Amino acid sequence: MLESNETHTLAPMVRKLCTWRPLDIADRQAVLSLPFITRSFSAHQHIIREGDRAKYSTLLTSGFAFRHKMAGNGGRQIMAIHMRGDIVDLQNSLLGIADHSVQMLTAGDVALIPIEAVQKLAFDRPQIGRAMWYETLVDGSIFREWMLSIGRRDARTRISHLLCEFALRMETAGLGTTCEYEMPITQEQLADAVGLTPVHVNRTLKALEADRLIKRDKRRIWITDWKKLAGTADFHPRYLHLNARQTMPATEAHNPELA
Amino acid sequence: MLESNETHTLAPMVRKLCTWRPLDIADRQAVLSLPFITRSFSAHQHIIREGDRAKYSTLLTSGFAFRHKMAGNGGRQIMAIHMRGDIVDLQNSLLGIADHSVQMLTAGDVALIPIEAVQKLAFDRPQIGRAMWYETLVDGSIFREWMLSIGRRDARTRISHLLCEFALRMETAGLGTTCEYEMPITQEQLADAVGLTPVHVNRTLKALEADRLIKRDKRRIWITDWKKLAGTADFHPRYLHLNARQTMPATEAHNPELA
DNA sequence: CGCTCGTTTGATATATTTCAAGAATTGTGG
DNA sequence: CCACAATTCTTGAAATATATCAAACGAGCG
Repeated sequence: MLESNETHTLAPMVRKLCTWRPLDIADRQAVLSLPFITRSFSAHQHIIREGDRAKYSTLLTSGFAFRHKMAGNGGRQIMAIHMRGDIVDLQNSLLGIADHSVQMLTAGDVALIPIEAVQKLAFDRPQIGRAMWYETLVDGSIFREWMLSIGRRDARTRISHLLCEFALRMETAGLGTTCEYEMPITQEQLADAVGLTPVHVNRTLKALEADRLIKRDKRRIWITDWKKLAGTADFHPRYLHLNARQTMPATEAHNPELA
Repeated sequence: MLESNETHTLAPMVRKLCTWRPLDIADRQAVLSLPFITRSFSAHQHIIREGDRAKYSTLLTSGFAFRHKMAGNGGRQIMAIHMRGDIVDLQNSLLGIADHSVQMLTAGDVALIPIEAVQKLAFDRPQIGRAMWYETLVDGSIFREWMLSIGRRDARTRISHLLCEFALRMETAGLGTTCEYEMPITQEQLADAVGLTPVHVNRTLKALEADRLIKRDKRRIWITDWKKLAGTADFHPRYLHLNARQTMPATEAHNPELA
């Protein structure tokens, strides 16, 4: 029955948690035994809105999503962009009432896991709880880096930085490489992520392209000169804490299902 | 021996954790039994620097501290301001290597608790672990609100917002009231917290004062019109998750030591 | 094919920064 | 406790990065 694990809906969650802490078979099986329902969302659909009481933790199994808050003046700040395998709503579901909204970027599928089950699992199985805690901590670390970008870096640096971060995360998630990937995001959304205007994002993107740091075609990005881009981006990936990752679970290091 | 608890060095930590989750006597005793060393810091001294490996979790027992990151262009972004009772370095100590620096704002005292002891406690005692997790989650929620401010609100709104937040946190920590408190921070530091220039912070502060929303004398702030200030600040304290707080521990609700 | 949404571009406006210098406050050594 | 040094605060004038407004262009889609 372990064979079926790699196609299990919750397999990406196991994979994700294993990147933070080694999980033994029992732990992994426990994750896979979590109750859940699947649901498809269309692009732009809300998974949860600020102010709602969270009932589920949401595992993104395909597509992209983002988290955001709205300001009273109508401005929107995007705080995170999520891809397949991300547990999109751990914060809201643990804190109870949502302090930000989660919305689909593209169409996609999610697995909804009742928060009681998630919490029980986290506290029954310390390694799992620890991995989940880690996940939320890394999340916080990324927020801090974004704050630094938005608060103290100019437009060109900010945008390059996001491009670098996304490249690395896409590669880590197996959805692209560090030199080519698809950014499923409009320039308006990009603007809301970096705290700029769509117009200015457009100009900056074109400048980056003119300077041959990147190439673009539709939403596809090529990073033609990683070193130079990372340089102008002031990009130092320590904040992603990728070094802490375990490439393999502690036991059964050679089990192919998680390779 | 419970009498002595309120003067115990780690008592503020118990108090803090109890605000997030009810802790029974055994849990509270376990916290107080944590090994620690005390240390005094002078103003501006670093508690930990970005890139260091964290050895201790740091409980601030007096004074103020802040967390920050530096950008390659020399810019600094302050990500959090901490007061007595805050556990200043839970993130760094759980993630291992520090992705940001922690520095004293004023002179003050801290208790340094070896991270192994903190982690053991968190996983031996689920309620404590949960409270600590909560603490880091609320931390993240505050980051998100700051991101929104820095990315999408103008100078006046940003600064008012910080003033409101600080007022509420100071009151919660018993260090001031919602209408009067001491902000132990220079305008330059304030600028680095809100992503502006010291000059502009100064002008904005004066404008706020001219409009009779606040009064200032040295570092002391009076909020003369909370409603109006909160209005211009776009301040909605949900993100502080204060509603989740337990005012009393579950057992012994009348035990004076935690009142 | 026409519509809608996203991108691109230009011209103009403005919030915020930068630079600079004087006033006030705080810290410090004698 | 004073006097000098060092920050911190304040204010003005000029510069600039980014926003705003507006319009044309292109691509995907029913």
